[in-house]
Amino acid sequence: MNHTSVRLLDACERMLCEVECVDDLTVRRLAREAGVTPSSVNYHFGSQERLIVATAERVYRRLNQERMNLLNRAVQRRHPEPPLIEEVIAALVGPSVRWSLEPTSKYRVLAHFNSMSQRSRDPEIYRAIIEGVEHHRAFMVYLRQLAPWLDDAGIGWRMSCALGIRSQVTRSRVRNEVLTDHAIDFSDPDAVIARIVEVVAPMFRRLS
Amino acid sequence: MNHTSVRLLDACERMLCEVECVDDLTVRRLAREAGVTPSSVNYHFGSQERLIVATAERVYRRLNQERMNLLNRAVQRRHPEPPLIEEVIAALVGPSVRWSLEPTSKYRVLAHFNSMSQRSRDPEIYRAIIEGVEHHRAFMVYLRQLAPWLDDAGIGWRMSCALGIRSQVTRSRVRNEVLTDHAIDFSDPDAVIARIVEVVAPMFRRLS
DNA sequence: ACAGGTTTCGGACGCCGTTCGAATTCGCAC
DNA sequence: GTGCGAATTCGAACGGCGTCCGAAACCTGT
Repeated sequence: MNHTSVRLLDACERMLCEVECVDDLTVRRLAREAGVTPSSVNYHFGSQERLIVATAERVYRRLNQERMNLLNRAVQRRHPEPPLIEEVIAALVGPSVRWSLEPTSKYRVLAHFNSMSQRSRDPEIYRAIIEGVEHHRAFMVYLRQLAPWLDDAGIGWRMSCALGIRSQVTRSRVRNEVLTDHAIDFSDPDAVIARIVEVVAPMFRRLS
Repeated sequence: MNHTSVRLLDACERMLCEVECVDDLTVRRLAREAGVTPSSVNYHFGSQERLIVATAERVYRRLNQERMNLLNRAVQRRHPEPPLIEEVIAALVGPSVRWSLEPTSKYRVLAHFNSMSQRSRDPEIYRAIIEGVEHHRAFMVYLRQLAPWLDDAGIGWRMSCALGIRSQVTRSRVRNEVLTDHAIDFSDPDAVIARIVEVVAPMFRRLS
């Protein structure tokens, strides 16, 4: 990995956090921030878009690492019993919620990445990340244990639901505050995670 | 409302449905499609962005109308008893799901609008629509009836969850298919709506 | 018929992402 | 140490973008 490449990745990560709108990250500004020439972006990454994808990929790896750490801790805490469903769900959605509320975290990189992936001329660039669900398979193992009465589709579907609820929280905070009449403090990560667990955990309970 | 204004709105709605990426809708192409001059956009709407917002607003009104029709039908069907929770939820999330799967519907307008609202230099333009939740209040009335053991925050929060799950379906269809190993047919609106109802309805049941 | 406001037009501006040939730097065999 | 081919960096240029603005055209009421 070239010196200039990492300078670009670092500058891109930094700028994606500072910038309010992803269109404000222009290849000229970015190059100035990195102390290189605009055409370096195309030489090393092929396009500005691919540089942003590479930047997001790096951040995603850290987020998924944190999820896996939480999951493993939840498993070990109860071993050899199966883990608590509440802790598995918190491991799945917690890091995103927490990062999205920490001003110093790199979550804005992922937020910009997500919004870009939805309006790209070339969705192919994003497929590997968007459809990369390997790290979710680890969760499925334990969720299957905890809800053996559900088939694999049922488990996967409920994970999708949990992730959808998570996205609703990280994406549309103001909207949620209006809907709940400001009775829930969506700036308190622990409260939000508890709320998510409260509605998701019952999805995995057996129907009475 | 001027002749040129409606020509622009119509052309914008048409193009937003055809276009794969919102950046492909340029003010010059749009003007050509509408048979007017590029500067007309700025004269009548202030900016290209505001024209797109106005276009989406029109489509949103139709979608919300359909939601309200379904809700009212569900209410009348059981009157004077309270409506079925399943039908209320289906009225809330159904139209979006159905539109997102109908190739001829105008749902793509809303999809593009959503992705634009997340990466705008001037979020103020979108606030009125994004935070407009008046039409949701109608649902809260009946959900409160159906789950009097929940407080208002609890009702609003569960509605947010339902909308988040709905968004996950309409936004990341391929991702969901991978997660569920293609065991669920996400191109069948009735199946999807049933799946959503299956996980959302229990959120409103009393804890045993 | 004409005056005043509204609408339309076309050209210009500054910025964008990308391309490309020339210049520079690097790595390594001799 | 020198020379040379490959890798990297640079800067100018291109076409396209959204928007602005002054002039022209078009209405409308008197």
